[in-house]
Amino acid sequence: MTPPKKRQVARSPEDLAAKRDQILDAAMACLHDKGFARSTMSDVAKTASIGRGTVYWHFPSKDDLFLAVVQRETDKVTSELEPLLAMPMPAADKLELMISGTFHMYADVPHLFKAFLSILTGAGEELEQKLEAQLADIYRQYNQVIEDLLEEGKREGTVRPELDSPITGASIVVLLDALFLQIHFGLIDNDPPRLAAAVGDFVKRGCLVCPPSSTDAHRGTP
Amino acid sequence: MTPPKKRQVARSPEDLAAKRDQILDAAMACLHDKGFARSTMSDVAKTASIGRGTVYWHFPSKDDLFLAVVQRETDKVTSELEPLLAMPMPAADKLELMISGTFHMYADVPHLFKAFLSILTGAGEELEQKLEAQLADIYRQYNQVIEDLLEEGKREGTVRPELDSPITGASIVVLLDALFLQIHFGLIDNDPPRLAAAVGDFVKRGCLVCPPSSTDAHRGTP
Amino acid sequence: MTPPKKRQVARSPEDLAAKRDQILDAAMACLHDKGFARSTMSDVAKTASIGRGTVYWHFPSKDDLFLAVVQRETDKVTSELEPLLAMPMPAADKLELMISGTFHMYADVPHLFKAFLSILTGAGEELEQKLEAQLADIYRQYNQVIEDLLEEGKREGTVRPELDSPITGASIVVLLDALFLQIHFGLIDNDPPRLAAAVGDFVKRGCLVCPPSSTDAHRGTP
Amino acid sequence: MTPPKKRQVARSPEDLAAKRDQILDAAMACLHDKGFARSTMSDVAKTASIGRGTVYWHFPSKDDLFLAVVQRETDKVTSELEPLLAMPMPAADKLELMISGTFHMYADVPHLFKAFLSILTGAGEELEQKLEAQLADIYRQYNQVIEDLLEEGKREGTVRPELDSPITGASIVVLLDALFLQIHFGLIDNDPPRLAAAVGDFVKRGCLVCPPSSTDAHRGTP
DNA sequence: CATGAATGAGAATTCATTCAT
DNA sequence: CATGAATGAATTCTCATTCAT
Repeated sequence: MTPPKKRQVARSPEDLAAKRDQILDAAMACLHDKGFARSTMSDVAKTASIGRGTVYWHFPSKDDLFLAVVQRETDKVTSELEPLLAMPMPAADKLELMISGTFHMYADVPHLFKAFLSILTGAGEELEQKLEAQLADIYRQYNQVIEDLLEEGKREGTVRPELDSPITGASIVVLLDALFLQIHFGLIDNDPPRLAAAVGDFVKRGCLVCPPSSTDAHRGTP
Repeated sequence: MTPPKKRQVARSPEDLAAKRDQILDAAMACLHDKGFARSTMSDVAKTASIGRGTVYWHFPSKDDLFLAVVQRETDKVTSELEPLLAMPMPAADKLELMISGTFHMYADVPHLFKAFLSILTGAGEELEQKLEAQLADIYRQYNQVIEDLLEEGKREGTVRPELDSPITGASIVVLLDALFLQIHFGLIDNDPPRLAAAVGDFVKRGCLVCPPSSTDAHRGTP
Repeated sequence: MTPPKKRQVARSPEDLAAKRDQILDAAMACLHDKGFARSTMSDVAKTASIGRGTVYWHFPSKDDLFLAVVQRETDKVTSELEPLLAMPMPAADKLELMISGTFHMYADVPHLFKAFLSILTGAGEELEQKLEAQLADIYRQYNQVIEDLLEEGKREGTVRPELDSPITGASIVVLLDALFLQIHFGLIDNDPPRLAAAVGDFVKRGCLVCPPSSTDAHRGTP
Repeated sequence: MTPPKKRQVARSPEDLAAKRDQILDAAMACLHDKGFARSTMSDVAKTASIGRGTVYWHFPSKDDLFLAVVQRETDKVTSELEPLLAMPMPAADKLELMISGTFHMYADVPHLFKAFLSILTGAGEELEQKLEAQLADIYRQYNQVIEDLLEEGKREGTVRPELDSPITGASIVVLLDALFLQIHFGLIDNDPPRLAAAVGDFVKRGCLVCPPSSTDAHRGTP
């Protein structure tokens, strides 16, 4: 992804990748500190302790640099998700694990979400479209994972069969994603066990007391 | 040193307020089109069909202008909420109404959310702090409304008494708020009736089939 | 100097002149506070407690306004000088009186000088030329007064006949004028009696001890 | 987003200093042509034949640029003064030399004075304070030099012992400094020999004929 | 006559990007 | 490959001036 342009290949591919990562780290740090619009290429260079021009050797433009940040972070998260899903375990438990896991990862997730949003809302049209496509992909992936768990749960008999899986899946995903805003604003405490328990409970059982038979979901009362 | 061309002077307080609103409308449109960072004061002026300087006559700075946008939109939403809550009606119904209502308002809400986020992530430190305070206030208000409904429901016997009201309330609020992202990305259809039904069902009954007695919320099986 | 333009003559000529003076006062105050370049017409209007547009009714432009300030202040000073010169008194005494008088007026003179300089150095080419002409006129006048006193003194036998009257006159004038800078910078105390005595002594007798016969001024020894 | 056109890169410290000087030269030229307030950074860039942004690479702001101009010019003048004062020569002769020297330097001094004044009267509060401090320092230095010469002369017996050295010193300094205004206005000719002779004579012997014994300085006649 | 809203021509400054060294 | 000086388009904001009311 970083084609050389002029002279010799002074360094090994490892060095190259290392410097690339160093720049991406710096970019991520800037993103976190000031967001996309207010982060300058100089900031990134300074943070990475390299020259301004060097950044441009590794990434052709500011847009590309930050897109690469998104890509790298996305890949990280995705690769963390896979082993979990491969575990032999009832769907309901996996769902609970994901919810619980999310809140225990909450140091990173919000940064990511905020960083991505800052690109999304601060960048030019072209980058915005690319980033939207990326974010949409991530969401699609997550939605699918949750939706699959729900479907699996239906087959297991643990999930209500009349549930609208796509929308419920999407709801759970955004809920986990966006709750960080409330935490960030100090409106709810960042207390992972309590969050996991409360959100898990809510997701599994909803608000209402059980009795009203669950088959009247889409209509009024029977 | 500066020959002008047209002129449309606001003299009465009403005219003033109208021009102010005209500028705020333009700013909101720009916010929607390009976000905060990429919206220039020239854009706003052009959109409002007035001179660059005129914007500064009504608002002392870009920050103040967009903060005023947030304020106005916020006030709008708030004032729409109040009559609903005042209606004599069971809490569970009000909750359902709010969920349903949100999705029917979904033409505006996402714009608002996106617009606010674009300011939040694109602005300088000072504005960011002011805006965070504002957004936090709105969230606090909404959280309270939902939490109160849940508590009311508990007293009515329609809401599960063991529910963690603050976190569940916050969860419902962000769920309604952030679902727009998924819609925006085209991942779920903007079909208000279906959304209202599915999300309403999810919020009320959760995912799981009922049988497991509802008192084991935070633990495993009884 | 302020030709009416549109409707009726609502006010008496006195009122007109009074408002004109009020504006000039405000302009002088602004000049004193922030200098020409940093004084805005809004500042002047605000200081005069009138509307922005009103200033333009009395003065066609910023340049004209401040030129009028200069004119008025100049006239004031000039009219104070005349009676002094008309007094029946030896030239040497008049010179001494002027020096002494200058330092006792020192609350105003420096302001004036600074104000004029701020216009001179901050204004556009056209105004600069007009102002230079005005200032040159004032200096010419003062130079002439001093030069005349020196010549008169020569005739009286109190002033050294070999003195270069024009240059000496100019020297005395700038000395009195510019000494304020040193006072302003806190380098010498604003102590009128001491200043008058010391400068008077210096002007009258110079630095050197007397003996070297005064006719060898421009050459070596006689 | 910004296609460039030419390029002339300074790499070595000498090149850097040269470019810095080139910019300072341009700034000094602008100062001379139009004064501080009317000189724009674009003017400076154009005069120096470089890009607007380059000026900002070398100087962080307009204020800093012009402050650097003052600093450089000040240092120049100061360094010219020192060798003169180190010469083994009677104080009276040094004084005469300084007076004479000033008028022969008169091509530069007035520019300097005018340039500094234009900053002083056109700049914002912060720069004004810094510049005042600088100018005060220069004046303090010059005053001290002249005052020391006078004191030295008193010890030599060539200067009148009753002279008020600080005020007389300050008077001589401002006289030399400000006389340029009169020359600039065309009120006296810029004829260095005549100026040196006439001002030298005036400074040394004052206006009056000698006889009145020199000890009655601060009073009337004995 | 008075007012203040409206206007647009700059001015200072920032920053992504290029390129000579 | 790396660097940082150079560049100019773009942005925010100011202010003299005009003119509808």
